[in-house]
Amino acid sequence: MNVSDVITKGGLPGLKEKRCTQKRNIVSFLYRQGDLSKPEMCRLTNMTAPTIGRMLEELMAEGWVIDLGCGTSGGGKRPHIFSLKRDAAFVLGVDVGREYLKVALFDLKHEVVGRIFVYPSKLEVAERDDVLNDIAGRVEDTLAFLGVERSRIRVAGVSLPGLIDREGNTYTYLTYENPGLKERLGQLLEMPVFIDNDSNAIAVAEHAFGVAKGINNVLCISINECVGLGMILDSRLYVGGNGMAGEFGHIRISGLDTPCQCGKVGCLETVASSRAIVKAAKERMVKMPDGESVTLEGVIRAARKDELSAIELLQQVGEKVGEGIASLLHLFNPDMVVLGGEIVKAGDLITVPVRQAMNKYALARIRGHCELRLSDLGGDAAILGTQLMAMGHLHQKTGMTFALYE
Amino acid sequence: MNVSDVITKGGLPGLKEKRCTQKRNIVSFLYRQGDLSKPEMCRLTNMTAPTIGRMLEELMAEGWVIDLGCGTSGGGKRPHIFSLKRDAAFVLGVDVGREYLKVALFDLKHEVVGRIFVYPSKLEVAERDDVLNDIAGRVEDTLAFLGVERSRIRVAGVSLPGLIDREGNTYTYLTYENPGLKERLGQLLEMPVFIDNDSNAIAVAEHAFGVAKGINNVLCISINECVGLGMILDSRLYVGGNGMAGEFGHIRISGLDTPCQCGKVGCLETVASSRAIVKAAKERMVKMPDGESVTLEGVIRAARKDELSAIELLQQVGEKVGEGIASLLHLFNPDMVVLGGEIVKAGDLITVPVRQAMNKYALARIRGHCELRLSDLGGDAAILGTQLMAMGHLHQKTGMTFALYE
DNA sequence: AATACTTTCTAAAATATTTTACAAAGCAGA
DNA sequence: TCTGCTTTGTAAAATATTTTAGAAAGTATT
Repeated sequence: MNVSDVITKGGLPGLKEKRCTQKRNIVSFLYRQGDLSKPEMCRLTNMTAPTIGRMLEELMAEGWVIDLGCGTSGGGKRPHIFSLKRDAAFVLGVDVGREYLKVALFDLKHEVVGRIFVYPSKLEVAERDDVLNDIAGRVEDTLAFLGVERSRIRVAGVSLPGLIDREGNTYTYLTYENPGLKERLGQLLEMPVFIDNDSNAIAVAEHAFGVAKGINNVLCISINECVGLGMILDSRLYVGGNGMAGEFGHIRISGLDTPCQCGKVGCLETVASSRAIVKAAKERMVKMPDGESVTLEGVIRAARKDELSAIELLQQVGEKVGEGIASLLHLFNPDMVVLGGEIVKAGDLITVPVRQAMNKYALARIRGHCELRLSDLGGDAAILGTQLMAMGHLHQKTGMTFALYE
Repeated sequence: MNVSDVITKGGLPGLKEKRCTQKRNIVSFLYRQGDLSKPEMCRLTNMTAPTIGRMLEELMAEGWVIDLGCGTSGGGKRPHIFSLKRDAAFVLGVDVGREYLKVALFDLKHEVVGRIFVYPSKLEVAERDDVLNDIAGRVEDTLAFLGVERSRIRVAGVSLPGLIDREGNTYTYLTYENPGLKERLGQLLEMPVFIDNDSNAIAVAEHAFGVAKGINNVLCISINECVGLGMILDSRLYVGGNGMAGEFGHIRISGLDTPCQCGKVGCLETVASSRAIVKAAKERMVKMPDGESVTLEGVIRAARKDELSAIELLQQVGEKVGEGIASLLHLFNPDMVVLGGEIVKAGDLITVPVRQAMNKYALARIRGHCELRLSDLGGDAAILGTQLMAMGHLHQKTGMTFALYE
């Protein structure tokens, strides 16, 4: 049995298949939970030590797992700690944003190989075919630079803004049919590709690596050019029947009547997106710190420098966002709400009014249970999430049990 | 090994425990999926026919399972169909409503033993201790009438309106601490008791037995004296971090400014509850069909008899509910929304305006994916759901794998 | 430092499960 | 009605896993 036997499902007769599944299971736990000792694996898999031992022997012989030596004792003999061999396989992550195109290679310990490569995005300024070719070229360059052969990359995860369904069909950007974006990119990149909404990738990343690590019910709101919402419910990513859940930016907020680009009226996005904030800042003539053109970042920097009109603008935005979050609290009763995106740089200046609105509009017993946190993943949450999303999809499709998020 | 060995977890050494778990698994599948053939069980459990065969032999000897004889052929030898012995165990269901107290006994095929017993409810008119004793007395009477010994009842599920957390602690009705309602009722009823919110019980019932049978993502809205929401997401009941998710009645709807009994302003419940509808009907002097006092049922009957003011009132309620549902659609992207409660009797007169508002306020791709249906379980959804909730909790606590909803 | 206790780990024996091989029972077309 | 094909079902052989028993390597206590 070689490495790819552990990856590819089916074709094997029952017993070998079963053994393979068990081994995938172990690999999966190591991928998701990090390094583990034999007894820990026994508890996780409901198998006994001799069985686990034999599996590990095989997995080590196949180059999947390495023995890290003794760990710390829990009152007795110190256990050997086993770990995935970080370079046994790689996952490619691509985050196609409106401003930047990010490309990164991840190892089996979720770590970035080298660094995250950031390129200008053509998403909003070029034809779809050009965007695709640009992505393929950038990936090509990145892999060439890193000197990693394509054959060692198992799968690619791509995150995109806009409406995307469960199957990865796109309805806002890069809309292709027959073959869809997934197949086209797969052909260009010469590997299996999975497409996901960026808000979902962000939620997954926050839950796995960010401030929401290990929290069961988390709502991740990102405020950039659009308002996004990704949801972890009962520790699993929730995407809705169609994959389009989390359209938080287009729920109706009371007291708003501005028409939204979506065609409806009074959407949260008409006050809480960077575009809307910039527009409002211009109307109120908020002074930018260095006299440069108005941007969300500029508004935040101005507010940090005690520019009252900027502080008040952020407060008003925060109050509306908080009112929206209050509705979310009643519906989802989450353990945590994570605020992400460019707005994070505002710190207190946004969280305080948000929290205040939550207190005003949500029931005590529900708001009291919920923590409000700022993301600490910088702008890289989405691309960090793509690796987990891609592994999850690969699992569903091939039975590889790396899956954490499906 | 006897019947209760299959129920009670722990205490047994590894192998026996494992065998027990496998058998529980089979029982669980039979409970959830109904009758199954050996090959079907093989596919479901990933075990081979000889193994399944031995388990079934044991389960039949223990009185859990019966052989129903040959089923229909799928192009070859006809398989034996196996079924749970319906009276191998019973589950007690209690629905403590504001108007009625319902008690029913369920067998392992989810069927009501005899009938559902309906008594007047003391929930809103008596001291909490009196309510408890009343419940215990009614259960006593019911069981005596049915002639079923307590020892054959495995567990009781109780549904209640109001805020209830994951552990079954109550915060609106029958609030007890140390011991809580669960323990007190358990002592009175002399069996394990689990407490759940009625909206959640309804959602579970709709998903298992009602119009939402087998649908993966369902929002069940009930409109009675309060507005309730129970959610099935990815085929599992979602209750939130604290158990209090689904407070749909208290999200804010635009254009409303009536103070709500919850202390906030503009809640959906201020227009869409039976109380609010009755109040509005009085204000508009909607004529009741037989000149009786104003009730929601009266309003609906009037509307059915072409009383224009009643039709318009229902339309306005429907529009507000539909606006709320539009927000739910954006957030949850469900496959189906089920409307339940007293309002069901209004039929078209409520679904048409609701659907219209959904069309007005929700994105096409999301609303188009979602079906709107009226509940067909009558008023019995909650009590039908209690049996599944109770079995689910019992599973979590004792390892009994009857669980469908946890 | 020695003893008692805990945890980890591994061979060999005991026990389960899967595979294999084949029989039985039904369908479908000639 | 007969033949070939499919599905179901069951012993016996082959293969896995679990248990048992005991060793090894720690910690905590005396």
